[in-house]
Amino acid sequence: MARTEPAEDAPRRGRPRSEKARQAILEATSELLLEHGLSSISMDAVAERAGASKATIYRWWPSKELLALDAVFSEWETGTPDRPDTGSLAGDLLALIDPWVHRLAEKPYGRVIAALIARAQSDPQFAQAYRARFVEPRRDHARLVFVRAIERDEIPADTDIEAALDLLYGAVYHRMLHGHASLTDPFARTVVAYVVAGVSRPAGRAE
Amino acid sequence: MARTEPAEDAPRRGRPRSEKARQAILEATSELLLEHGLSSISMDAVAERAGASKATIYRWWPSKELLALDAVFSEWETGTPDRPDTGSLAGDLLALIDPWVHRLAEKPYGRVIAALIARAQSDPQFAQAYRARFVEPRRDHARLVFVRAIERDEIPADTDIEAALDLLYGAVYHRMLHGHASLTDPFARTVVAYVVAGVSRPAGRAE
Amino acid sequence: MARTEPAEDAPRRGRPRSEKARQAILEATSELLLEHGLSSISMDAVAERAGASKATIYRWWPSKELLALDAVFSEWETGTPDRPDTGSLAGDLLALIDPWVHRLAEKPYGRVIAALIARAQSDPQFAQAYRARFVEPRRDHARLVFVRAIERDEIPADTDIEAALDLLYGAVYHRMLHGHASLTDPFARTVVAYVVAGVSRPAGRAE
Amino acid sequence: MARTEPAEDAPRRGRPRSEKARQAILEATSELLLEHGLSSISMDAVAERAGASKATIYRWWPSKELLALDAVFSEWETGTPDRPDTGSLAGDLLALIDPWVHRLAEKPYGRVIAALIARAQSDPQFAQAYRARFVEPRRDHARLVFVRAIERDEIPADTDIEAALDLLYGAVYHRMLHGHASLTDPFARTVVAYVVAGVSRPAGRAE
DNA sequence: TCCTAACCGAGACGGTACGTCGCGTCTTAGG
DNA sequence: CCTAAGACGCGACGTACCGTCTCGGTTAGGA
Repeated sequence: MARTEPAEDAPRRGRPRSEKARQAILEATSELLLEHGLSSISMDAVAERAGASKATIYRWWPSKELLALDAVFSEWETGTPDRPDTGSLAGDLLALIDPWVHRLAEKPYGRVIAALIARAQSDPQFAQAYRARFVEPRRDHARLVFVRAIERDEIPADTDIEAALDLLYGAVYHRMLHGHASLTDPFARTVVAYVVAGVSRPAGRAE
Repeated sequence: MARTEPAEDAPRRGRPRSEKARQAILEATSELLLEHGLSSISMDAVAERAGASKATIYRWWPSKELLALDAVFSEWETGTPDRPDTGSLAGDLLALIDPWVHRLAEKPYGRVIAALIARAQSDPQFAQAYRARFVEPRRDHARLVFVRAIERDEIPADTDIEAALDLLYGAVYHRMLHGHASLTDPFARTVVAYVVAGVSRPAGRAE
Repeated sequence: MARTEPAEDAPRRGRPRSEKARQAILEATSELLLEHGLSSISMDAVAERAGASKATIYRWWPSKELLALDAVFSEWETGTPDRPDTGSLAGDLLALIDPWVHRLAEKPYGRVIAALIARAQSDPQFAQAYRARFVEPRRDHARLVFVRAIERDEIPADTDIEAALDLLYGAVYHRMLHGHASLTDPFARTVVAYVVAGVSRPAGRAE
Repeated sequence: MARTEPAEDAPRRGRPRSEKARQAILEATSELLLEHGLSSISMDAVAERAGASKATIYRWWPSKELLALDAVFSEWETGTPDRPDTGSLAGDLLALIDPWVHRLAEKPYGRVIAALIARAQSDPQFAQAYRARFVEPRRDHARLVFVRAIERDEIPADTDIEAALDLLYGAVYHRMLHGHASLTDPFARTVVAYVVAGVSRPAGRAE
């Protein structure tokens, strides 16, 4: 992803890429990332910890941030459960939010994510890569949940799903990033409850 | 602010701090910040633009981030209007959100704020300073709005105000930081409408 | 010396110069100088140790080197004995060299003197001040010794006294500064013996 | 020289040291040294003039003084002639001293040497490096000259050669560093004459 | 079985910025 | 007019990373 792949039917001569080095680099990056945060680690440190050379890292990842993106993503993906259909909007949303909340309680992903977000502000290309990995998949899942709720007439057909998604994830991100209050299960339930109520009978709408 | 002030009745010996230098540094920082973003500017550049020495900067601000905090704060404060009482929760909330949305449309505060948030993840002391300046004041205002709504029986007395605040501001921050959709006036109105509806008749509550 | 003195009959208005501060500065400089060497000490350190302000130091001494010159000189002068007339050239010269050799064995004047000499290379004005205090007085004394030796016909009347002085002091300075061999009493005696023999019956001269 | 060389049969991994950079740094240092003196030049200036980075300089030379040592040494070595055997002690000594005197008349080596000597006073390791390059080789040559003079019975076998060397070089260094008189050819001849006479028939010795 | 291309590690390179230190000057209040 | 205190602009320090570049050496497919 970080580098354009060659045509699949290309001759592929020469020594192939070392999978061992790739793994070592991603793991070293993940470890250092969770230990110290993105801004505190250096490519030199990653190279040393991975037993790789800096040239090898730069051959495959153009920047520290894109490396971090890959590293956190591969770490994150191992262990994200399915999202079952619980039959109600509130239930489905909670099933999406809950693992997220628990994951963040275990390890300090927050500071890595914040750093990625910061980088995304000034680098549209990176922003797109970030969203494609960390934002859109989740929104796609949740969007489906709202669509199902519309289909079963639980919420109005003209619901502004995008805004609803922003309320839902926005609240979670807000607590995660600003740390003014803790990200707990009860909080998640309240957020879901308010969002469901909000889209069910929006203000200014006849009952 | 970044440095503990001496006791007010202290003798005040030695050459006093230069107010001129302080202003010049804050202004130079603001300008550079909005032009290039926090991570792209250097203390050397700030010093040069301000006509000050790096030593003077470091004498009063321990890090680039705390300097940026002060700079953006003083820039932001000059020109934030009052928040009138409109008589309805929705009106009051919009009056809070609107200037915020318009401000962000003018200048790229987003990437500076994102960088500050990133720093806050790994530095609890900085996080506290950040919240004290950029988070708490706004929440205090909004909290008052909800309290007034309770007092006039517009929303239930047991409303979880903190969660409601997170829904409101979280949605705005979410769009600002992730950039998956634009931060527009209609969006702000929808967010306010959903939040008001959400807290008015929460799900699972008898009507 | 470091500053032009006012005319003796000038009105001398205002607070007079603090003799206490002057002493404290010179003593602090001497101590730091012998502890750390010229290049390792700072005006700030001298000011702090002396309990004086930097402004006061700069008011009376234009540079660190001239301050050091004054400080070492005043330290050195307290305790330089007389040079008696022993009746022979060798005896007189030894009487000049001996205290010098013993003085250098006690305290590390060498590194201060070396630093002063280094400064003198690039600053003619300083070089003159240095020579006036540390070189000429000693040469004057020794020159007198040679003149007496000529008067009593111990050495030829056409002796190149200046060159002889350079042989004598040069040898001592050489060992002091280069440290390739130690500066001992026997060495001093051998130097004096060779110099006396050298000027007594120079090569190429009929016997 | 400033850094311990690896074993000759070591695998020599990684990019080899750039000989071009090494030369450029030494030449830039030499030029700046002779133009401005050691204390007036900065590592930044050397790096800029050499087109090298400061890191590269510090990788190979631990201090400005050791760099100057290497630079002046390599500059000096290019162009130091042989020392022929003239058949007499006086002739041999003059052949040693003369090029030295003429060299110092051309370029301001004096102030660089003085600065190196100053540094040597407080840094035994540097002192040793300095002596190994600038003192011992010359003394070795001159020592040989005295030994030859003893072998041909020109001077006594019990001559204190070390002291004689100190008289000879000490006188030259003295004039060079203190500048109280100029370092001329006649002076060099007189010094040699006095030294030869001094060691030929030392005082207190039966004839 | 070689050749050659693409990989790998180690580590030196030219740069930029860091945060600190010392310089010599200045601006206060106070003797 | 002097003094202590201490902030100021400036320049250099030595270090840390950046991203790039040689090296010698390794690992494959194609000739």
